[in-house]
Amino acid sequence: MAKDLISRKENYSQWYNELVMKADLAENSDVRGCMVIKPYGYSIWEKMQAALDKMFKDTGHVNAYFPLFIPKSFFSKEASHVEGFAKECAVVTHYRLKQNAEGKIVVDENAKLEEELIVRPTSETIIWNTYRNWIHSYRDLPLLINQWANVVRWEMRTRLFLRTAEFLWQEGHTAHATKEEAIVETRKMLDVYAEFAEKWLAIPVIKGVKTESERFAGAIDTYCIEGLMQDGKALQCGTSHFLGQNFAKAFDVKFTAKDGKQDFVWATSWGVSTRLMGALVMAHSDDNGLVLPPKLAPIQVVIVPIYKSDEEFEKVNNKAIIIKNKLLEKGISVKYDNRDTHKPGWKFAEYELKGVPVRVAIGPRDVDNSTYEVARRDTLEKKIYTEDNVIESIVALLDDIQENIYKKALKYRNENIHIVNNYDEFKNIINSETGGFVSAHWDGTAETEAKIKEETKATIRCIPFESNSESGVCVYSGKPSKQRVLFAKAY
RNA sequence: CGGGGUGUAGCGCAGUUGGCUAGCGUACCUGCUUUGGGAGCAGGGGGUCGCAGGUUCGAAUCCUGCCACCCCGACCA
Repeated sequence: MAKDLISRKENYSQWYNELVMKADLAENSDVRGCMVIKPYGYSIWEKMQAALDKMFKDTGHVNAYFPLFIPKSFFSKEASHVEGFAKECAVVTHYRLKQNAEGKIVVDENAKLEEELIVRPTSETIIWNTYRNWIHSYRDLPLLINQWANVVRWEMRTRLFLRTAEFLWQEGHTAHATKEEAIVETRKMLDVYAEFAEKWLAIPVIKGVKTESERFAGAIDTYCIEGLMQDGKALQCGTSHFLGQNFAKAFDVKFTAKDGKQDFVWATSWGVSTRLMGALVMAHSDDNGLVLPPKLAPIQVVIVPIYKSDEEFEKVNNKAIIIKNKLLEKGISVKYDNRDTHKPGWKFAEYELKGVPVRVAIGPRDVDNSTYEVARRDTLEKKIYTEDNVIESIVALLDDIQENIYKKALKYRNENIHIVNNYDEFKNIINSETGGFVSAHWDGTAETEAKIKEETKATIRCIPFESNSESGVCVYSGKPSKQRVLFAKAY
């Protein structure tokens, strides 16, 4: 079998790479560090976009678009922000090419830009520079804007979806009259992300706050949702930042309040990226290929006809078209694969690899018996349904698959949060093959955090919102601690 | 940016002690037989052997330089 995958157990990261490519989600392009998102993969991203976009609109946000290029000077206005991104910025220095004496295309050195342009790694600076002109009064607030865009971060080592030089994302940027309102917004959008992760991606996530060293460059606080992949490594699935008045001060964005006093506005920003595609693959898929949650699957049901003769095809085809139309009427996305260039067995394997949640096979026997063979991708179970219940059964099955893969991921996640009370236990878990989260006491210092990272490669993924404060002693330093935090090796 | 490795058909590889027409699997095209879990047989197309120089009667093979990509580290969503 040509498309056989390596198993997860044998080599997890190779399994991931092969799967992304063989399932036609994306491939490496000839541009170093940049991927091509293929139609099947992009279709999943579009479904994610549609769901998120609706959630943003439902919470009062509107979309806009800001420039790809940012004047270099904008970056230097917020000190920690520039420090955070300086090392991975692509810079545009010239605006023209020319042919040299040998006829080769070269950069025209006479066309040097007076001020270099940075390809946005994130848009805070251009957006706050623009907001200065839009915000004058408390009546202009809150300003709740989202942008769907590409960004560039010049990465040394890249992996499809997880880390590429260019990626797609959305970034929300909001302005508020009060600190409290901005913090509420930051939390609200984190909740939107968590709901999206759990209801759509079917990935359970832990909400929490980042430590100072893991915080977004320029933020007062960074909130995050953390998911656990099947190899026991954590993946940040979304972040939401409370920016305080940092950017308002850097870009002089002031408003006049009801009482006539001037003040800087309070800001948030929040984003999720095509990295979620990687999360989706790594959270659910198996050694046979992708397992997609029905809510995000480009094709929810595939119908495969089985026949020998033209007469058999005729009968099978009629039956297939009828059920296809009935499923379409229920709002289900259906593909009827009646190509005669591939055999049924080939199609079965292909759609399993591509994670199509439900497969309906119709052959001569089904025509004779008024039945359908229905297979579900998550468990690979096959069942025979009859004419009178097949449609309702498939509708219910899609919901069941969505629910089932979430529950499976939740069970796995919960079984892999390990509460530890000393450093030996800590290292045992972190270094074990199964990995997972370690819930441990930490003394709150960046020094301890750095030492642990150096010695174990584990980082503090977040300080969970929901962990009850409980005093103890730091697993590393033995100093007093007020709360357990979550450690893990991470992507 | 440090350490290691690899460049030969779309993809995966063999050939590399200098030798004649560059090969295998897969994918692709044609035909026939097939079709309830990645079909079989027969025929066919596809290569400036990473690039540039050099040695030689003769270079994928030896020498020199360059380039690209991959893996392992440091940085990161």
